[in-house]
Amino acid sequence: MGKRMGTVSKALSLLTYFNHGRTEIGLSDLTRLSGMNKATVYRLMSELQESGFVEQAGADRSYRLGPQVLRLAALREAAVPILSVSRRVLRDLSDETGETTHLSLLQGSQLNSLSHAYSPRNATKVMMEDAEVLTFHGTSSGMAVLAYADPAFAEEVLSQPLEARTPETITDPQEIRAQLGEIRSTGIAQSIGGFEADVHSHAVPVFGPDRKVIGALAVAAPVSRMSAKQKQLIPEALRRAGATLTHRIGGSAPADYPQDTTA
Amino acid sequence: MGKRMGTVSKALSLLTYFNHGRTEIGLSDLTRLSGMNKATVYRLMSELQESGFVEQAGADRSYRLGPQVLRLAALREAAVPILSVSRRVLRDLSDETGETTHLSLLQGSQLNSLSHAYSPRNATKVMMEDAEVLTFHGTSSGMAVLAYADPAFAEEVLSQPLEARTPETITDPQEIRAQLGEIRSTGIAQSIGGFEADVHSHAVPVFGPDRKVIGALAVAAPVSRMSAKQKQLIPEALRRAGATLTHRIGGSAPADYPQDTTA
DNA sequence: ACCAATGGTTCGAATAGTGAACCAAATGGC
DNA sequence: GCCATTTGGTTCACTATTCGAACCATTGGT
Repeated sequence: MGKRMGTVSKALSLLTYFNHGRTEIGLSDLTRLSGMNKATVYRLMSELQESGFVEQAGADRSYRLGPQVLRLAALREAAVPILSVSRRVLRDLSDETGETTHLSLLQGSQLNSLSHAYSPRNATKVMMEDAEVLTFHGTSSGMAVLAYADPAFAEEVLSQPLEARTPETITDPQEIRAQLGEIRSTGIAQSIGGFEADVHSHAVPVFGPDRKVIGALAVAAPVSRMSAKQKQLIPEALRRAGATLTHRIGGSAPADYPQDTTA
Repeated sequence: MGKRMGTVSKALSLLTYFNHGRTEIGLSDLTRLSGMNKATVYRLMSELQESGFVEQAGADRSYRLGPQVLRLAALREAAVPILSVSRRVLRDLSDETGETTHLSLLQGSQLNSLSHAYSPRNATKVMMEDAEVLTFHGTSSGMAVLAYADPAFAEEVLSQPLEARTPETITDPQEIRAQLGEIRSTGIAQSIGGFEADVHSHAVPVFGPDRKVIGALAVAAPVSRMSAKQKQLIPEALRRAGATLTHRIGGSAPADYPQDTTA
């Protein structure tokens, strides 16, 4: 927090010290965490409290987030449905990579492709349909979601018969479990010809506000166009786009997700 | 906003101008709405934008709520899971009554509808929006809250001009005071066509850990469907649901609240 | 070409924020 | 029972920050 900031930014920065492990913070703790003067912190918190952004818990007088944030969140949701947000991210990602991109969301126990974007750069491209059901095994999006989903859910999916859409589809549960571990360590999934022949796709998970995976963002390219250069560019751009989308919809990645080191 | 307020309160008060009818507001509009100087509004909004509380939409540069509010709402839920707890209660209550149910919470001096559930049983149903502002007079939820709120607060509400949303809305303060007394003796409020025509709604107060009213739980049905049987079933189910919700969030009703005798 | 909007910027005057020091009330050793 | 430390909360002289009238630069309508 080395920068010069106005009073409002200072006040709001106090809210950043709340997280899943620290839902209540006392005045003295906040003073230490923020490095500001105690009187300043007190006054700022008093104002935040008047506006309902924080409230004081009963026992000690430590602060926690107030009910007002719920109202704002409901309005944000009404103003910015995830899909419209994702469209811009998808278009930018398509422009950057020159390939087809799509977003899929976990709805119930089914993964649906819900939005996509094409790049005008290349005449040949991977075609997509919205509301297409994706299998978990054999698609990069499905694997990305599975890698970060509730382990019980993943096991349930793997316990069912796994259909091979193409000769390349991997259907051995043991091999898939191994791949999921690998995805968890890199934060990105890929599949070569697992769903459609000749398609090389990459995918990253998208997380919601509760840090749970809600879907996946993917880039699908013809294998013939996957040059060495593309093999580097696409994962990079995809990672960035995934982080952007997760952030724009108010989500945050779980602590164990491989974070972007260059902020 | 005639009161003296610090910079932070001013900035946050700008956020109150967002609602369902106005999810995006331009600089000039905000200046007019708030009555502040344009330069002031601009600077405050710039700071809110830096913190991610608002963002500027693409086309014109009008502002809308930013993704940061979703993160805070998720944390608030982690600390005080009212919404997630209420969702289950609402769903059960909708299933039991066959009607639309909703929860509203008192935020500052404003009552906001924050969560709702529909019943699949009937094709016609009362529709709801989250984050809608409810009037105290003319809604069963508002009356339920007012009946158990600080008397000084109730009087302040009644001293202000009471708008009639429908021809059925009761706007006479004296008559409202009489109704509040009645609500206190029965523990349940009802309104027929006071907010939306042809809607018969019942509401019970919800209490926090300090025994103060924090909001209301309501059932809204089309008047045409309010048979004698429903007129008995709904209040019963609502009372039970209200007690359950108050209990689940760690609250307790004040001593003078008409308690469920059959525990 | 004009006018009336819009978003954005400037700068001296005035207000609002700052922080060291200070309370009173809980805690916690011992 | 006592001293020491910690807590949340408050004061007040100093000054940095915010305020607001007036200003620009664009845009869109006629």
